[in-house]
Amino acid sequence: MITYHNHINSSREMNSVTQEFKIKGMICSRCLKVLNTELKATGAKVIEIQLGKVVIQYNPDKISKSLIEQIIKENEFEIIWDGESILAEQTKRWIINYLWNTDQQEKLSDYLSKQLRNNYDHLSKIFSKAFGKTIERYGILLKVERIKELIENGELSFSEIAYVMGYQNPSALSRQFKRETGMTMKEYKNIGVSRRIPIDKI
DNA sequence: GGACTCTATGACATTACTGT
DNA sequence: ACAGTAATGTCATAGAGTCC
Repeated sequence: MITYHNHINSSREMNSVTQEFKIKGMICSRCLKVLNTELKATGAKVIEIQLGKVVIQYNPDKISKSLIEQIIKENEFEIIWDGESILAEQTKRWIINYLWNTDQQEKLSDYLSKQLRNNYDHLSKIFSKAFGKTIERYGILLKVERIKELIENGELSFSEIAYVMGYQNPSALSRQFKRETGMTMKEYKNIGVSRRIPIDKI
């Protein structure tokens, strides 16, 4: 997980408040960059920013809380207030982390339980309720988008893509790709037109 | 023709989901 | 928390296409 820590100059900061916001929709380093820049532009100090969370310090006489909320909304993020939504959002980010940054030797369910210190049954139920799809489905949709990216890059053979994506053999990849997209990997490559879905829209 | 890659499919195993 | 069910993964195998 990526975290930016900005330099904090706490002296001379009279009449300021520090507030933490839990934010829905932050899934990549670009999200961090955009929000960091936009919030700083208001004059607020971004004390800490990481996927799903931002801590800012601001002078309420100069900057209203509603302006901060507006900046977050304008950038297509959403502030989340209840505990279950926060946990569901955290689950989403750990799924992405699992798929992108681990060798996937550990089972996803075990990985999520460990990282989020919750049993998988609970996480599964909260996730389905929050997003209308299961953890498993979400993981597969992410995987398929990643596979599309690798196909478009054209640097790896389909067998190599299967290996990179953690499949034991190419047939599993082939079967799943067709099931999800309705076309074979070869057909997808041949159409030559990107049909990828941004992962924040999945 | 042989080697290799890719796709497809059936049988079975494993994992995840859901209702209680 | 658990059990039954659904979904997904693995393995083995076969056939088509391509390249040398």
